[in-house]
Amino acid sequence: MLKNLIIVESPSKAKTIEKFLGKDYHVMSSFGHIRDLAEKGIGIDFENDYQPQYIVSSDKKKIVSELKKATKDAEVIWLASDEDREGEAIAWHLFDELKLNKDNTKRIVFHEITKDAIVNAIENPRTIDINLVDAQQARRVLDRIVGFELSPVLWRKVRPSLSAGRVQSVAVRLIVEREREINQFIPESSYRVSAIFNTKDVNGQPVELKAELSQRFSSKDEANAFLEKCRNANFSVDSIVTKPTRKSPAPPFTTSTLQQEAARKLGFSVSQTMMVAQRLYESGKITYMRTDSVNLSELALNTSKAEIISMAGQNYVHTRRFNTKTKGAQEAHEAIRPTYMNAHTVEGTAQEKKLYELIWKRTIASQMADAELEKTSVYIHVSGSQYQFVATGEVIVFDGFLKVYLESTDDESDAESEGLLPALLQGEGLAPIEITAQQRFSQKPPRYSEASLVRKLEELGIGRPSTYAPTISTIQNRNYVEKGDRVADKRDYNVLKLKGDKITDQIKSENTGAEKSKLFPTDIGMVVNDFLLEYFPDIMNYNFTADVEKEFDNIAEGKIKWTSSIDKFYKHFHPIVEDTMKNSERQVGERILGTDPVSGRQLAVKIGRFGPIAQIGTAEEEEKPVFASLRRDQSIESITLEEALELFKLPRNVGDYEGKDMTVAIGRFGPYIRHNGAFYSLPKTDDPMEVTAERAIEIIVAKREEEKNRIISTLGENAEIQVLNGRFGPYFTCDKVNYKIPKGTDPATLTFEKCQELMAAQPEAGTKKKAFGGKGAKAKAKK
DNA sequence: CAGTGAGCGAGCTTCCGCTTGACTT
Repeated sequence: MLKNLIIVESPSKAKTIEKFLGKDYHVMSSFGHIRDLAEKGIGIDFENDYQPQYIVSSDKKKIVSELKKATKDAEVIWLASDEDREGEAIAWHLFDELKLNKDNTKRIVFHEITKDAIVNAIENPRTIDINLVDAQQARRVLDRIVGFELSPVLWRKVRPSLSAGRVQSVAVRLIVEREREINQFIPESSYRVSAIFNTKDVNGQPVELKAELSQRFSSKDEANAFLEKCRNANFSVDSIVTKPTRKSPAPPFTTSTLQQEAARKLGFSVSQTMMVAQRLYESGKITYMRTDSVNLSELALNTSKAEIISMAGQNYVHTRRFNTKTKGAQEAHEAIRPTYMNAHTVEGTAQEKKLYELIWKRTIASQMADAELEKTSVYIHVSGSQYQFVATGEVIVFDGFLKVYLESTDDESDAESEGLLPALLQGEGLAPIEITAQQRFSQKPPRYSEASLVRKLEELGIGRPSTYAPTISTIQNRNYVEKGDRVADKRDYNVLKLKGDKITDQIKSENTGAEKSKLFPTDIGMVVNDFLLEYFPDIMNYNFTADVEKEFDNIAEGKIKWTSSIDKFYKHFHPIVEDTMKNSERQVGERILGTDPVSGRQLAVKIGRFGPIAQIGTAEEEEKPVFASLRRDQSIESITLEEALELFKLPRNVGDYEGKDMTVAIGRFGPYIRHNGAFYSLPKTDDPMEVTAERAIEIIVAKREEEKNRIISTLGENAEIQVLNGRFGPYFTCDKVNYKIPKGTDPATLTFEKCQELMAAQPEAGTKKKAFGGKGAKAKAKK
């Protein structure tokens, strides 16, 4: 008979704990939640005080029966799921589903996985906190109601298969509103004045001193007037101010900060970071990677300290205990840190190594001393002017934590590296080499990256460490948001330069506004957002989650019943859903751009059945409307009348060849030529508006030649099998199924019999879609 | 695999948070 059975959430954790405890303990894992609301239908009994209908999902049946068996054989069962709302609910679901007995079931919690912590937990068991469980039930039921009542409204009013929810809809809102801010942004320019002076360094060698004017000028005239003044002015050192400053290290990583830093420093996507971190966790190299806590265990503090002493010395040590300030944090785990602080690197893939080193540096740095700096500012007086130039220099007096790690920032402001300034004396005269007034423009707000969106969501208390990555996938899978790049725009700017006695006036050009891997809203994303915002402003409110969290806290403290809290919400929410279903219009996001100068009919853009379209004329008119699809890089929100009119110039007849028309158009996969029922892609270098008949024939001939080379041989009496050259090398096809050719086989020598042999050996490769992300995984779970 | 843009109106889609697999190209 088994003496003690401990159940935790994660199998890796189970493995670690089992090592700490003796033979009397067996540790199993529940793999997270073991049951959930029924997937079919809403899964809530509205007639019966919102009674949730819980079901063990098919992929959890096996683990539940294994756990049930184990609990029957155990003397004492210890429920050791995390100490937060979800963890408490997991414990309760286990208790309920496994039909455990109060007499021999104990609830324990620990925040760090050390022998002491676990032994201590076992010595201090408690019972399941049903109020906390109820807070989780309220959370779960609220999310189900919001998601499963709002989504069908979208199916009816916008497009089937769409979705809405407490978290995802607000995430989309952030992106849509940022895009509109960018569209409406009007850059303002000002003139920044900088000067280069001649002076001497400590050894008497001539050096340049760069300084910037404390004042920016809003107009060219003012800037010019100032330079005129400088022409005959004297420059002298007015004062020298030296100030000591300090820099402190950032706290250790949480899920959100790890995702941000891995994106900035390593270029990882949010989901990539989580996958790599998961592998590090499973191989025991780091602590748990889904956490909102910046707390480090005593063990981690001690081993970090020892590591810093041996690496840099006692004076680099500064033990720090950080406090989590994040809204709604539940702190069931430690911060993300290396399991063993003395391992500076690990074995593994390049990605694993890089991410581990990042985590190691961040953790170690968080326990190191402040960096001490000395900032020197030299103020330079300009005779006859109220303004002064300032030269700044910064010197590191003691590097402290900077020895290992410096946090990155998102803003790409031109941070000029400031070093040591030359030794100067107060009152010393300075000779200017040149003084430049350069026109600068205010910056558009940046689009969100995956990681900066996570940071914003965390700041608003929306979503949890385990859902940041999936949420970002969802809003992209629903096609509300697209990840993409934006090429730079050229912009002219003005430079006035005083050199010697002459002021020159130049126009220069710069690239601006380039963005990489940023989140853009789609037309459908904007239409859905505007619709939800109009009819369900409460749900879309940035404070909605924070407000319901307060409600959940009250439930957890036993101040209110969870069902009455849900009742209050539902009685308000449901009638709005009904009303919107009945009384709102279908949403197509139509925008009228003006009139078509040729026909004089109205030109509008809207979302059609297959995506965004432009339309000349209206359905009410006798003459049927004419349609054209928008290009992928265009949006309903920002397209102009001129751009829309361009779209109707395609398809364009470019002439005929072999007695048939050649037409150029743009399809889903880009521009193409259509000729005699066949399609020929247009290379990127060809402009579909410019292609001539000669060029089109060239492309057609080239494609046919390629086609010819594609077929290596045809086999079988009726040519059932074709051996072909494909993008990934040779292969053969039969009945529309493709088969691999084994390495080392010359495809030209394949016979019909040999192919049939190969076909029998290769099971029909299932043409399933990608399994990653929510959709594929779900489809599989259902089977 | 690209062209469409309308209605007989079947049956389907969907949430957020816990946790790991097993899929090929």
